[in-house]
Amino acid sequence: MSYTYEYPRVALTVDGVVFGLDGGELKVLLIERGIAPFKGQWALPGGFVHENETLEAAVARELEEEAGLHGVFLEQLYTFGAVRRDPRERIVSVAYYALVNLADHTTRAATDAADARWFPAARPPGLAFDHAEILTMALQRLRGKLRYEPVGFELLPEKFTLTQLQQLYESVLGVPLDKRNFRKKVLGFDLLIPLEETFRDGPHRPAQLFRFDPARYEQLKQEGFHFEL
Amino acid sequence: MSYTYEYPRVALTVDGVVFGLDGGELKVLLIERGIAPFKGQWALPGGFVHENETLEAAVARELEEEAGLHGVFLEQLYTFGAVRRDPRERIVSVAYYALVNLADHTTRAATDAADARWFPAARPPGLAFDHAEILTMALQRLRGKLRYEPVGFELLPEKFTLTQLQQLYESVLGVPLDKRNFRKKVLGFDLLIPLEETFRDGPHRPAQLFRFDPARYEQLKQEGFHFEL
DNA sequence: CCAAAAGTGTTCAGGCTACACCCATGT
DNA sequence: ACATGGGTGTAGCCTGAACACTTTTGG
Repeated sequence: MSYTYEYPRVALTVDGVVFGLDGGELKVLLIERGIAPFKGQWALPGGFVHENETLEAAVARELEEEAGLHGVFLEQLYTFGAVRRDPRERIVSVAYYALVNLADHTTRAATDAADARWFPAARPPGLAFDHAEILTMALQRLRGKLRYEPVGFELLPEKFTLTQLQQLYESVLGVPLDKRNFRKKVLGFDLLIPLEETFRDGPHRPAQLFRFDPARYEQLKQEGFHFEL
Repeated sequence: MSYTYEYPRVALTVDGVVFGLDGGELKVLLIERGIAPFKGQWALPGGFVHENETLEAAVARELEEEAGLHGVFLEQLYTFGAVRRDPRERIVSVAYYALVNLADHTTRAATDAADARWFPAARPPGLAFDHAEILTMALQRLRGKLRYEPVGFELLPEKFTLTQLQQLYESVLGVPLDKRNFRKKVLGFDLLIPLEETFRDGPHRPAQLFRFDPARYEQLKQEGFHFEL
């Protein structure tokens, strides 16, 4: 590393791909741009990184400011550095993806600036900049994560039924799963705690509610346990 | 994204974690720093991103300048943005990892600046900045990639034996593998082309040489094939 | 002929897949 | 009583793990 004290500086932004689950469909949160370029188009929430904040803090702040979201699961996705990705000048952007429980957050899109809305993640409107590419990568990553790590619970309310969990997997992965096999496997991990309560929904048998046990997961990870599907 | 035309800019660097395989041991390429801070300590090769180059181009350039490497396998690892990771000022760094075939490249470390050497990846010397953390993450990533994608060939010469391939997996993953099972599985993928040649090494039966078939891999990927181990 | 690494098959256990019916409830 | 989703077990198959000897060569 040949550091000197004069060097080029670039503008650095963060962007957040926020996923939520709405009635079994995976959604993504988009913001309507109020200014040029791409004025009036939809874009991922995001903005410039301040001098004294970490990248993750910057995304968290932007999500709070632009959509009233806080305390969500955040993970770095990829850094996009194509030279002309912003028409004005060179801007490098570090993208994160976030998982939120829509039941708790659905009401609070749009506090800042223009409009904010949830769109089907699989068929978004035309997006500003290279945000379509970012979204595509985030979707791929989410699918991968879901298979190999128990992050799906971040998209569900704290108490959920096995059917909800199965529908989550089916809609994100895009494949139907066998009910009996799914339940056998998931319960076999011993990561779900059955609650006393049940969930009443309609004219049928009420469903058992569960919650995820993160402490147990940490313990299993130590022991070399490998979550899959 | 509330872009304005005045915003903070940060210094942006790239760092490269270059892995090579030397006699069955995984090595990493380090550069001795010629200037403060951390003068005399070992660090990952890297440097500032120029205004008109992509991130990947920047790493490729630095690897060429500092170690004479070119045409290596490169993949983005993670972006490190802790506020005080550089003692002088805020510097964000996009880390990449690279896989090189040491047989072809071993002779040419150190063309630029100070010294450049290969160290055992599992027990490196003390490293400058947060480079130890970057190296650790790169190692984890390499292990993951190796299991789920056929990238190991990047570390081997174009023609290699199954024993070489197995040793690569054993030393990177850190576990012994059964010879018969390994061969059965690897050959079952139909991704290796047996060559006419054999490899003579010592007073024993010569080994069949193979080469990896990238086209075949692309084809299989289309068909929903899933490489593992 | 000896030493050294290359190469090769079978058995067994555990996990994955496929598949159909009864249960609890609300109307 | 009926409609609706919740909940459960088994049998066949396939994959992964364990395991030892013969082959080819150089010295």
